[in-house]
Amino acid sequence: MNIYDISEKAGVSIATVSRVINGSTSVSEKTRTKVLAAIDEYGYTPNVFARGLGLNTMKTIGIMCADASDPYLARAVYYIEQDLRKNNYDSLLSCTGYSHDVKKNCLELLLSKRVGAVVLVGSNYVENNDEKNTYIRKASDTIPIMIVNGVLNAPNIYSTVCDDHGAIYEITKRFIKSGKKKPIYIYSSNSYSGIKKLEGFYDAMKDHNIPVSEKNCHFIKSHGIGVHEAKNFVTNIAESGIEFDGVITSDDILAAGVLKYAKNKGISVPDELFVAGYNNFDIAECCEPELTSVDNKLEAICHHCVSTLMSVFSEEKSVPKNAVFSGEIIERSSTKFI
Amino acid sequence: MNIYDISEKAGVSIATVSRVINGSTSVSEKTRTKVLAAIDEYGYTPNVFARGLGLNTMKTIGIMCADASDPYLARAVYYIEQDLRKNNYDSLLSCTGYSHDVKKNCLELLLSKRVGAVVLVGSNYVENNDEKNTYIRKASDTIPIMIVNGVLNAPNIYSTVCDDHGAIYEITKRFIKSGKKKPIYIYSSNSYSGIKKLEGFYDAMKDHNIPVSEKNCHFIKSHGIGVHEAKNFVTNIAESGIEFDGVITSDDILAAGVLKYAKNKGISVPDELFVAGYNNFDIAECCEPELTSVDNKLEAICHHCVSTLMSVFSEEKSVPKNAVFSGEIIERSSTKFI
DNA sequence: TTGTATGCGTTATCAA
DNA sequence: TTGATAACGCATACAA
Repeated sequence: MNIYDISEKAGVSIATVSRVINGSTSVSEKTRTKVLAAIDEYGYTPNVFARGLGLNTMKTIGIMCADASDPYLARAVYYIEQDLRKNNYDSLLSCTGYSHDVKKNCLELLLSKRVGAVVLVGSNYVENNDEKNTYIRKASDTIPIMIVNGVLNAPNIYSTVCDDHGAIYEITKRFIKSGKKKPIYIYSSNSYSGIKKLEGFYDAMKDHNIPVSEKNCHFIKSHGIGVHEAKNFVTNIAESGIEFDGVITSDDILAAGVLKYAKNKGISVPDELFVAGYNNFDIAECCEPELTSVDNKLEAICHHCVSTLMSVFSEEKSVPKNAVFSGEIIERSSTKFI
Repeated sequence: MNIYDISEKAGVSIATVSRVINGSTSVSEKTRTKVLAAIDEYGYTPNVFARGLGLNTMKTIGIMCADASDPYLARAVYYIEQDLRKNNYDSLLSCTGYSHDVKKNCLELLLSKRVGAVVLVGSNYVENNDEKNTYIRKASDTIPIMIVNGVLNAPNIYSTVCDDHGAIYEITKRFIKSGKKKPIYIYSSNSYSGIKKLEGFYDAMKDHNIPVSEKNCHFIKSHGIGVHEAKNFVTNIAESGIEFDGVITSDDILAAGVLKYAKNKGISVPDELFVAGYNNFDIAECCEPELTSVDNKLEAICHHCVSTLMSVFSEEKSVPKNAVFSGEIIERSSTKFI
């Protein structure tokens, strides 16, 4: 079934059929019903390739994320896909992993598929070494690039982020104000957002005149790390002679590992040790004691990202290039803030 | 840049350019290099729409899942997308939710996008009321349908599942053998896999001459349920006077809720109460005590699903319609099996 | 080995 | 309000 068949069945030209399909107003009610009836009867669907060929777009958006099984990224992909489909766009998903070459490759692949835009989900896409971001900038010459939780300044690149710096700053401050003068920070990523969090910790410590060094900032490499690796990592820190009365982490799973460590050593949380995570996912509630964490407003961020993209498409005059949402500290029993 | 431009630059016909692009052998080495040089110089990429129009395919596979933020589904999507891309297929993702109408709608949308196949991820796509599966069967007239963790028998539908019945049967048996004569089962889904699990519990109980009734099988409605709802649910069961010395659940998050209940009531796990979950995700390790759970072999299932699809595409003679993987019980400290 | 010509199913322009 | 027809960019059957 193609447009010719329908035009024949309905006794009109293909131009008229096309008009009906695309909701043109210049079709008489009589012919419209005639055509619609034929379309309905023969179950005709326009060929998207032919349409794409003419219009040079198929209303498809590329979504790139490093790892769709990561809870944070998975949720983001979920929100974004749903919002896009509400706007009649389909989503071409690409799980790129964390290697720069693969990311670059995937973006080019998406470009070759003529997607209307690409959403980069996760702060890992923006590299500190700006030269490595060239491939993203280049892509933005062709189509808009939306970044969720990362910032890259360029004409056709739009960013929506959580104020990770502010959230970690605030949580660190509350640790200190509550009497925890020796907090340490554990993080697992040097991405844009990872750096912001680290700086938040750093600034809060500095503002309270507590010296910061490699003794209270600890980087644990690798993504998709498990609770037990995290537990061992903290155990090693403690056994290396570093003293701490609070642990702030860049991710709930790390904090869960800290709780395991505390339980194992008979350290009482929160009395002897404060623990806080980040992201506020299921895990935070499953822990014992339950975990204080930061709600990163992911849903709001994703909504904003998609609605911004739609604004870009509709060529509205002024579209915000960068948007920042504030994280919210959700206190549970792993801390007792004053 | 299109194929005409390149043919002109290279001083050959468009047919030759096409041949080079598609790796035809009947092109002299000399012309090939000439053409490749032109392609490279002008950064030409074939127009996928034009290609799709002629070939009636764009090497795109639809992936449908109810909720890409659900850990189980997210991991499945991740594995499948990666495997597909290794085979040079792109993935059109559709998060459908759990409503029948939306699912049907999404499948039709995917069909209208001329995807080469659709992968239905999650047992929730196969309904008990077989009439509701009609839309899936109908789609299979056009393209192969792959189901991950669900079974639907039809000519062009292929299923890959975990033996959920066997896994729950085995775990229930081990509860009983270990002296827990009053286990209860809590589940949250009546999907294909949900029913299989329930039957596994039922059969194990029956085989050990323990009567089964609504007193030891409890259904808690709704997806995306939290730990606290689960905890309250178990608390209600206990307070309604039902006695139990073991809880087997269809999902880790439910089991995490049971642990919260036990902790709250001062019930010792595993001494007084055995608890087991299902899926064996991060959460199982975060719990205190850590959770015995079932590894559902999701990665193997997804690999198999994609490789089966590739076999279907290559029109191999015999492709297995249904494949079953065995789950593996991972024992942790929430049980003490004998 | 290479080139010519045609079809794929739309949308859009222009004329009626 | 309608219809005829030209793009859109590629793959491929057929000819050379």
